[in-house]
Formats: sequence, structure tokens, C-alpha cells
Amino acid sequence: MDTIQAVRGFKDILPPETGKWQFIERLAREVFTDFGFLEIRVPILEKTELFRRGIGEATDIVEKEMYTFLDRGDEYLTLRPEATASILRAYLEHTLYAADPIARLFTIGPMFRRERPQKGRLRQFHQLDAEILGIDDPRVDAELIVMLMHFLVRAGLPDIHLEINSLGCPDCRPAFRDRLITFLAGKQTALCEDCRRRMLSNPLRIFDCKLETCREQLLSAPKILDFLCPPCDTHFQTFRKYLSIADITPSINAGMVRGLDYYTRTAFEVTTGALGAQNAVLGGGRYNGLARELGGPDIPGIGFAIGLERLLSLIEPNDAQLSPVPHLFVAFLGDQAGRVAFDLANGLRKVGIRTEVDYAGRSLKSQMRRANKLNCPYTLILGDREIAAGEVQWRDMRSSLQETLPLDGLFETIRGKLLEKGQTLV
RNA sequence: GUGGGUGUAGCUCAAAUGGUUAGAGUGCCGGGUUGUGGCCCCGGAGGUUGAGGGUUCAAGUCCCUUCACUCACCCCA
Repeated sequence: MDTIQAVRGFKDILPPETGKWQFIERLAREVFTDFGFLEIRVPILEKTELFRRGIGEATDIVEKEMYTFLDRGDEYLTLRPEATASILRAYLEHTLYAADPIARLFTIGPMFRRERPQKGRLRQFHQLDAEILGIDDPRVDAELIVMLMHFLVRAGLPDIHLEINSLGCPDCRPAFRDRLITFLAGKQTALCEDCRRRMLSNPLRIFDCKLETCREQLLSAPKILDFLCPPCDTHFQTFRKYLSIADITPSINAGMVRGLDYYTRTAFEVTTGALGAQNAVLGGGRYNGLARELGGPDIPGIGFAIGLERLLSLIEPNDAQLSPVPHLFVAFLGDQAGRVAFDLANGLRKVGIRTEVDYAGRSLKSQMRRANKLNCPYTLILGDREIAAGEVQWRDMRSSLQETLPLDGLFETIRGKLLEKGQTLV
């Protein structure tokens, strides 16, 4: 019989790797909390309708990437492809805005998109999401970026680039869009097949094209930033000013777009050169129209999503992130010693001393080999001989020095010895 | 969804133009005389060569199908 394999594009995260995940999640909780964010946990399954409205009918995600099924024949449900829609849904459903007009929320968890897997792209992947709801002030936009950059630096991320843009608002974007379409119409024959298709479906996306010939054509294209209405322009200028106060100097990427109508003003991305074609580590922006789109009041919001797999792939593992090494190994010989070892080891563990015992009934040599392999700094050796004499052997694995300790009060003696050697116990 | 590449022990890889019981390193288990790790030495286990079909006297090697992984496009985290 064949062994069952994981679903395509779904990955197991195995032990040494999980240490990195714990590190980054701990760091995120710490940093985000410092910036006033509270954790929210939302379901990974939602009514399909939520995403159709919250992400947009015409997007690739909704058109062809969602895991959707008919539940018991009467309702379509979808495994969430992103978290913002769910957070907004929960926020509106529980009228959180009634208790406090401004909410800062974050969440960490898996997302699902049925795309063809490749480097940095899984079908189940994980995002770290943060949202600020209820305020449209550009200083909030800047603050979100400040937190983000601080987080990335503390995560040890090398070589990153912040790009920002403004997408305008429903007042000013249509004019830009019209001018762009007019401009492109004249260039049509010079553009690649994809871009000609994009002209119709999502003209702003043409700026994403990587072909040199298309890029050249776009050099003289109209720029969204030249079309911003006064309020949007002021917002963007203030946003930039506060970034500079925080010593953050992004590059402006007028080609960065979010195609949907309710995305407004600030948009940003952090990219890296180390990820192949999937170079975005994180993306975010303002979505002042979203709450309304979901049937709620007109509440502004801004947020971002960090791709954890992508982020983690950029971080070199260090000792703090790897599985912690045990404090000591208990080796024993004989039945009587085995009973003492069992009791002793579990007692030590209960007070936060990471203790290893090998119950496989192997030779002392084998047990010592294992202690060495696990990198245990100390080994306790107890045989029936020692037990009978009321003592045990305490071996320092680095110096190979060994001393005899009395069985009486052993528990406290060990605690003391470990503390004295600078081991950090709980 | 489209195109390219790759699938041989747990892992990293060998097996010239098809030709005996598919090898190595590493890891794992054990041993190197009484109950002591690392280095070293010795031994052992572990593979229906991703799966299924075909060509052939003979297939890990060639052909087809399928699955998986991977890179790129698309799109995005």
C-alpha cells in the first residue's frame, strides 16, 4: 500500500524549522504589541461571498485561485485566501467600532490559494497580518511602516527595499485611468500580448510588465501621482514627511498598483532580490472603501500582510531559533537505577530543567553517545552500584571531569549546579 | 492554467554507448572485553531505481502515460 502524501503545495514544517517560526511569531507579537496592536483570531473558513466582495470579483484570486466547496448542498464556503476580509467581517459583525472608533488588530495564520506551486509560492502559506481600522490620518500610515521596518530589522532581514505609492481615490483615479487608456491605445502595437490583454482587464497592471520593450513604452506614460486630487496629494506628502521623520527613505514606485476600486491612497511593498520571481515579502495599503463594500459603515482602514515563508527563507537560523539543547542527560544501568532515573528526570523537568533519558535499555556507551549527540553539557550516571552506595556520578561533558554526588538532596544539588554554571532555568 | 528541468537508501549523490546479486559518503543501530561520549577502526540494517504500461534476450538507463518536486510565465505573500 502506498503511503499517503501531503496535498500538493501543502508543506509540513518540521522540527528544526519550527524553531524559526516560533522565533518570528514571538517577535511579531512583541513588536506589534508595543505598537498597540491586539491579536484577533478569525476562522480560516468563510462564506464565499465574503471574499467575492472583499477581494473583488474580477481578481485572479477570486476567479481561479480559491478553494471553494458547496457545504451540504446549500452554501458555498471558501478557505480564506487572505485575512483582511475576515478581520473586517469580524470587526463589523461584532461592531467593534462602537466600543472604540479605532482598532489595531493583528493575526497570524494559514492562507490558501490554488496556484501552481513554485519558489516562494505554496497553496497553503502563512501570513502575518496587521490592520488599523477607523482612521485615515497619514501619520497612521507612516506609523504602520515604522512598525514594519522595525520588525523586519529585528527579524534580521538583510537587503530589503521599501516601495511606496499612492493610488488616489474614487475622486481622482478615474481621470488617470482614462488618460492611461488613451495613452496605451496609441502604443498598442508596441506592447506585448499580455499587456494588450491587461489593457482591457486591468490597465494599471501594465506597469508590472517585465519586458524591456513594454517598459520603454511606459516611460512617457501618465503617472498616477500627477493626477492626485488635493486631499490625496496632501495625504501622500504628509505620509512621506512622517516617514522621513522616522528616518525611513522609501523609493517611490509609481507603477505599483492595487487594481480594486476600494483601495485608496497609500500602497506599499517590501521586496528582496533573494526570492526569485516571487520577490514580494510583504504588501499592504489603504482600503478606505472596503468596510462599505462589505455592508458596513464608511470606515477607513490600512493594513499589510507579510508572507512568512518568504520572510523566513531570508533569515539565517541562529542558536536562539534552533531547538534548545537539553540541560542534562540521565544515564542509568539496572532496574533500581532506572526507577530513580525516571523519577528524578521528571522532577527536574517539572522545574524547568530540560532533561533527557534513554529508556531503550542500551549500554552505557550508547547512552553516552546519545548524550553527546544531543549536546547535553552534563550527564548524570546512575547504576545500581551507585544507588546502593547512595551516590551518583556527575559528568561535565566538555571537560570530561566527573565527580560523585550524594543521592540525598540530589535534586537541589543539580539545580544549584546548573544555576551556578549560568544555565538559564525557568 | 501554460512551458522547461528533475525523480536511484532517511539525506547528498555514483552506476560510459541498455549487459551479472544497484554502489559511496553521511545519518541510523551495534561492537572495538568488566559500567563512560566526541576522534579513529570494524560490522549491520536500510532501495519492488516515484508509479503504471511498452520495446528488448536483457531496462536505473530507451518510449508512452501518470504522479510528485522544481524553475519560469500568469499572479501574488
